[in-house]
Amino acid sequence: MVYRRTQQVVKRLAARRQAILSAARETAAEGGMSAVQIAPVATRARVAAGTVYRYFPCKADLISELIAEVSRDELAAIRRAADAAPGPSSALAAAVTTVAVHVLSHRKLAWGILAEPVDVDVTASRLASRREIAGEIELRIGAAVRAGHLPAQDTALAATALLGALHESLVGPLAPDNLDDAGRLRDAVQTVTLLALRAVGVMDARARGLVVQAVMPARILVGA
Amino acid sequence: MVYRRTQQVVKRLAARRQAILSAARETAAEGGMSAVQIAPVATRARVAAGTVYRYFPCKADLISELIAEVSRDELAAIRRAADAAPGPSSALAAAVTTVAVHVLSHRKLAWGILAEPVDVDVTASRLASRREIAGEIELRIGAAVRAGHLPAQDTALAATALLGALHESLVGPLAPDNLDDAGRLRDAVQTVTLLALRAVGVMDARARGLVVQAVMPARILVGA
DNA sequence: CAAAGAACTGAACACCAATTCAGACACTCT
DNA sequence: AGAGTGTCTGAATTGGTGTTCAGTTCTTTG
Repeated sequence: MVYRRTQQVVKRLAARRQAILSAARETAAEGGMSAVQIAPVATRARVAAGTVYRYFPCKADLISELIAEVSRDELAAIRRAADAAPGPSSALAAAVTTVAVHVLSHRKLAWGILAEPVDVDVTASRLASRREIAGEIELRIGAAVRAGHLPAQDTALAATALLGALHESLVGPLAPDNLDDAGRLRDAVQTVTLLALRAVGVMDARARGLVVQAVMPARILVGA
Repeated sequence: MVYRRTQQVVKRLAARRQAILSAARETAAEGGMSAVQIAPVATRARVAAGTVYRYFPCKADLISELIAEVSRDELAAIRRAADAAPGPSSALAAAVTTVAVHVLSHRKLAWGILAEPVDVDVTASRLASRREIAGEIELRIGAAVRAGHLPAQDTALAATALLGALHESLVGPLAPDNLDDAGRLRDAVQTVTLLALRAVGVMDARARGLVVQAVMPARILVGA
């Protein structure tokens, strides 16, 4: 054996792997999951179709990693927003708002990650992704309950229901289609956050206050 | 032309068409949408694969009709339940409960109709189906608002969000998996109805009362 | 009953994207 | 340089399912 993987090569391999993943992500963001086919992704990543298989055993694995990656980013954003809030109720509001804004900023990608039909089986990673996000929301609901801001409840079911409400009303097939202008987008985020907060038992008046606070940070509305 | 479709034949044709649809529905209920393939459905309906194409131009049309049929039944059930309620808030509660119970009673079918990946394009009929159901819920929310029982709100968005919450928490991938025993099923229905009512602005205490009323009719819990 | 039209059958075909692999190329080390 | 190993290429293969259609069977009518 007279061959050793030099550092340079290791880096190149890692870079190429990431290039393929990024190409898949961009493709999904532009054309939805149905557009994520091996050949186009390979072209976009400037490699041949066969090369993709040196990095991912099969298409399902590629898409699973894509889902995991997006999910990781999402979770980090939620935590950042919630941790910056002054109290448990605000944290919950911030978490919900963050999900809403993210999902709206990348509708096609979100729809692809969440629910769009895919020709390979990615149930496992979708499940994991949802679990992570729902788990985080559940934590925040739990904290608000313990702080006495919310009535006792099944936090897991509540978290799942909240996510369902957000997704369906913002990226589902019945989502309003005029959410591209910033004003309407903010309205939708506010409305849906209000619904979510009331659902877990925040009083109407207080919920309205929390929503305004949560949506305030303008940076949150420029996307990312 | 010395051939005329006799009454007997017309009936047989209609029966066969319905047999194919029913076979598709049963197949979907047992194995999900992925199991709904032309060959198995044809076998189940006791016809050859080719015969299916004498009744449905293509698979997408077959599945679209299946979705429409299920959706029609669902809508009828919702209306029946809501119309039997004593007031607008009760009607809303009844409508929500009905959706929850139905969806739980036929989880695989519901998942197939709503969101399961299908290899042909059925977005249009899924959209129509959702629109019908959401429209009905929206009407009920609107009535409750006009009656002064709920704060003014975007009823369309609210209806969509409610359905999303129901679906995600009851048939989505994060749905609890122990809903087969009647007690837990009722708990889940109650919890989720409570969330839904609070989301649109019903006070916690009042919502709890409405939920109990709506879930009361025992017949609603034996399914169908 | 025979002729003509309609419906049915099921094996063969078409399609399309994931996956493979033999040959070309690149890198490492003596 | 060149032997040995790893990596890349992209055309060909594969697999699975929707769809077709030539031949068969059934139905109607004179």
